[in-house]
Amino acid sequence: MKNSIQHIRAFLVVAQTGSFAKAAAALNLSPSALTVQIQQLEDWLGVALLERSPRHVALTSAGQNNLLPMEKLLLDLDNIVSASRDLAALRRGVVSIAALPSLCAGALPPLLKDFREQFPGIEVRLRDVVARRIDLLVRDGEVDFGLGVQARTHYGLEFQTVLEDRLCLFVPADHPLARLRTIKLNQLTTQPIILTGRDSSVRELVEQLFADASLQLSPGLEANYMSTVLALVRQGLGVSLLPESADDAREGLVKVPVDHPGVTRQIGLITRTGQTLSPAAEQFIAMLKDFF
Amino acid sequence: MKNSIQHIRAFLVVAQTGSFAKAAAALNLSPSALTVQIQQLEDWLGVALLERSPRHVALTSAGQNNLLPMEKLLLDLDNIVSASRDLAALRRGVVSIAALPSLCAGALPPLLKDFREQFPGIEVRLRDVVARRIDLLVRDGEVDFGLGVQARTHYGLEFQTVLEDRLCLFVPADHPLARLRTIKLNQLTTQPIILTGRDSSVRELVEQLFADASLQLSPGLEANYMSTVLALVRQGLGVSLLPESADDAREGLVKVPVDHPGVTRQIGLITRTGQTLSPAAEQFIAMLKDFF
DNA sequence: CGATCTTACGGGATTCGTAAACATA
DNA sequence: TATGTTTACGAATCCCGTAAGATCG
Repeated sequence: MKNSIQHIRAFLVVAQTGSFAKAAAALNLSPSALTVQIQQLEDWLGVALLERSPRHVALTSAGQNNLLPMEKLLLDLDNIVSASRDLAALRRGVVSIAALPSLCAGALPPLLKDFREQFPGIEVRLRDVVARRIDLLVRDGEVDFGLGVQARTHYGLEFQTVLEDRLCLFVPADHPLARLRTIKLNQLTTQPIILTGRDSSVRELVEQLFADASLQLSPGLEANYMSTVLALVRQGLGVSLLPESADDAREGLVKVPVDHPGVTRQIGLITRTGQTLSPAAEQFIAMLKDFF
Repeated sequence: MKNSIQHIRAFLVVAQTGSFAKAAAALNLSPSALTVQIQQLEDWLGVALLERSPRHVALTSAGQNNLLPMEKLLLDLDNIVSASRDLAALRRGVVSIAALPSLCAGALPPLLKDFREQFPGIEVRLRDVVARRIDLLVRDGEVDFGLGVQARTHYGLEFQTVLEDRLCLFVPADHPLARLRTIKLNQLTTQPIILTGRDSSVRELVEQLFADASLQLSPGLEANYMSTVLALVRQGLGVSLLPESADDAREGLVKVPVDHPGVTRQIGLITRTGQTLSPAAEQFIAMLKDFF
């Protein structure tokens, strides 16, 4: 028995209209085709559903028993279909993202706002985690995609640059270095530098740069949250090297671009290879690329 | 989109087996046909359900969303089908009968017992009503069929004789008439006859017979229930003319056949023309005919 | 007799299976 | 390179619609 749904729908329409002819018209079918469909359905179920006579079509007891369950069945099917269509049409859905804390605090919120306004039915779950964990979350499928630095070579991860972030020196406005257009790395060896947490990608990059250039790094204070670091800088407790986008637009701070090879980081999309993203995630990525 | 059920079933099997090849084998299909079916389903829903790669088949988020609802859908469908099959196979069902009180009290109970033993899943609803109401109940579809005397000429009613019931005189064992082999109607003109209720078909028949033969009927007591009539007779309060089958097998009574044209009543099946009976009702009728 | 459901049969679309191409680990 | 999925195409099937037949009011 094939095509059961169409058969059930046919039966329901006949039951509603009380006539094969009207039902056939409603279904855009010839009466004969309808007859055959009902017969096939009855053969399949093993019972007669309808009483036929040229003047009257009525339900048998079996037909009455089946009427409500079959209606419910088609309703359930419709719900499944429309739920899927909603996902496809971006009326509903979930986008799950793992992103660097600097992005979550800096560049992402405006984009999120746009996205939520344009697609209010789509829920966005944002997880701010350090670079290493982004790779794991993406690999394990716990998020749709990641936003971070070039992924480590875990098999199955793809990277696609979205924006470049350069390292800047953050100093208090009244600091001697605040007036410089750019600054070189070796001008910072004597400055107490406030560092981000040990796991952070920024920390890694900064230490890497100093090591590569064989320069001494004078470690100052250390804080996990970038906003804490900025507050410490603002209070004159030191200077800090942070992504350009970490600027939280409050006064009292000056941002000086660092002039050194390798201070620009590729920030981009981390996905699993072969991963077909949900329509909602696709759309988010499209807006993301458009945004930068 | 046609044939949705088969498509959904295909999707579920692929999801379970995690492989197109295995699923195709399980569905007795070639892998290519399966591929097409899944593609059609995805086109219909507007979303991808599966992540394909030669080494791995996994569900997309849309696929995961649909998995449980679709499983439930097929389960519901199976329930509908097996419920109908149960009806057809006489494992379940309802037979609703309207029958004359005399039948309900006399001939029917043994048949009912047999039927219930053979088809324990089928519920039998028996309504004992006077002949006139049987016709109405059958006509209005409130019972599957009736058991009574020849139906009145309400359009749409069919009658089919099942057994003949002849009128007998019921007298106390010590009554003078008790020794007769048969009795003629004119021997009863002086006897006080205990009558059944005014609506009953037996009462009608008795009065008709006396009237047709231009004989005087000496009315005695009157009771609605046949068992009451018999009890009155047994107490010597009169004699009564009742169907042969009214014999309740208790002692103290003698049954004398009446010798008169027209004392035999055709008792039979009353159905609506064109009425397709439920399998359970069909079976009951078959047993009924077999029984007599 | 008329309206309606059913059966019979030819044309057309859909679907299936085989074989080759493609992709991934 | 080998396994498993997808595409292409010929063949079979199934389904629909037209027309004639049957049936009930």
